[in-house]
Amino acid sequence: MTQHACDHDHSHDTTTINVDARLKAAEALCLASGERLTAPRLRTYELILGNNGPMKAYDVIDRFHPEGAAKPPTVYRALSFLEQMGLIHRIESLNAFVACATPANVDHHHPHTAAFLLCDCCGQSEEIATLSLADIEHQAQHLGFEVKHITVEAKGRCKTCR
Amino acid sequence: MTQHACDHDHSHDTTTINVDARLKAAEALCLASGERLTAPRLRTYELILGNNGPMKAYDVIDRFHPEGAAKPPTVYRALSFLEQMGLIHRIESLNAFVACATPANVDHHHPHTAAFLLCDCCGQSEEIATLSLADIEHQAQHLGFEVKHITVEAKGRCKTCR
DNA sequence: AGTGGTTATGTTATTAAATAACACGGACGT
DNA sequence: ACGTCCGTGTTATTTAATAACATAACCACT
Ligand SMILES: [Zn+2]
Ligand SMILES: [Zn+2]
Ligand SMILES: [Zn+2]
Ligand SMILES: [Zn+2]
Repeated sequence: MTQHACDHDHSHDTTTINVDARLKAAEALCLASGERLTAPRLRTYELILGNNGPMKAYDVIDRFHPEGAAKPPTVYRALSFLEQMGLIHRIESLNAFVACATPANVDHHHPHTAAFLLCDCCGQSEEIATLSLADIEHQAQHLGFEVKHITVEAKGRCKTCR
Repeated sequence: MTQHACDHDHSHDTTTINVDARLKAAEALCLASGERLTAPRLRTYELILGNNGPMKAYDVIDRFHPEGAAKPPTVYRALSFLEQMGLIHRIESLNAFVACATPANVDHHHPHTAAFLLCDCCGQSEEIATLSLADIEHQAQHLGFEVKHITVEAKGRCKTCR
């Protein structure tokens, strides 16, 4: 499941998430938005929340049912929904998904710009605030480009993997 | 080849590149770096330079030979090489490749941080300067994260597609 | 020239990632 | 109950990338 580019210890878990609280918050968010947090969406979100680090779509597919795997479209549709709700982020350079670090609430129900620090080594990701994307917005405006979504990805080595 | 999300005109070509000059510069760069710009690498770079906008790996594969397609590993290896040389950039969110906007020279032979404005509509990309990644570097440093490479991608609509 | 190490390529096969297309079913307003 | 919208189930296919191994070119040194 998780790929290791090296031999040393990788048993440094990410900050533990209160999964139940997140699921409840997501439910409230969807209710407030007039959207339905259906079974496959809930299950997909639950798996991503419980995963240690970014999760591949096919890992979600494999673990979806206790017995067998889910069909790809089921999961990809759920992933799209969750991303649109701002509950998860897609990590483009990894083809993977991770729960948004900011807990969902009624004020925050739109996909927001996110930046990530991605460790080559242990596979962990850290969502960080992106302060100065105003620069990009500014350059875009100058070019007449309407920005809809920005992805920022920094790859390297985390503290414990250096 | 190029996907269109809409019905209007897309015949606004990107800035024309002097392909021959770029190939010569690449050759000089490789020579200076002790690397070999072999036939498949040259051919791959030539195709990407000549393409109007970001190019998919399998489009390179299809057009590689006048008669038939190339084998995937041939092209993927060339793409990796060109990316390491800083001659092309990979656009993570598109699974595509584009020639670096900065012409190669001996001073500039390392993969550099790049940011792109990617039009949903016509598929064009614009490489822009990324001024304030210092913020990311700063946050990373605070977390003990060693940054090796940063990717920034802004998706939206270009001037002519709005 | 000959030799050995290194690097790049050719080739076959497989794996991984994502979507198309269409049928079915439940929710909901009228 | 009716039609409509939205979400799901299902099958099949497309797209993207790599594994593994054999062959060939390049280079440094003798
Ligand atoms: Zn977030
Ligand atoms: Zn790490
Ligand atoms: Zn560049
Ligand atoms: Zn456009």
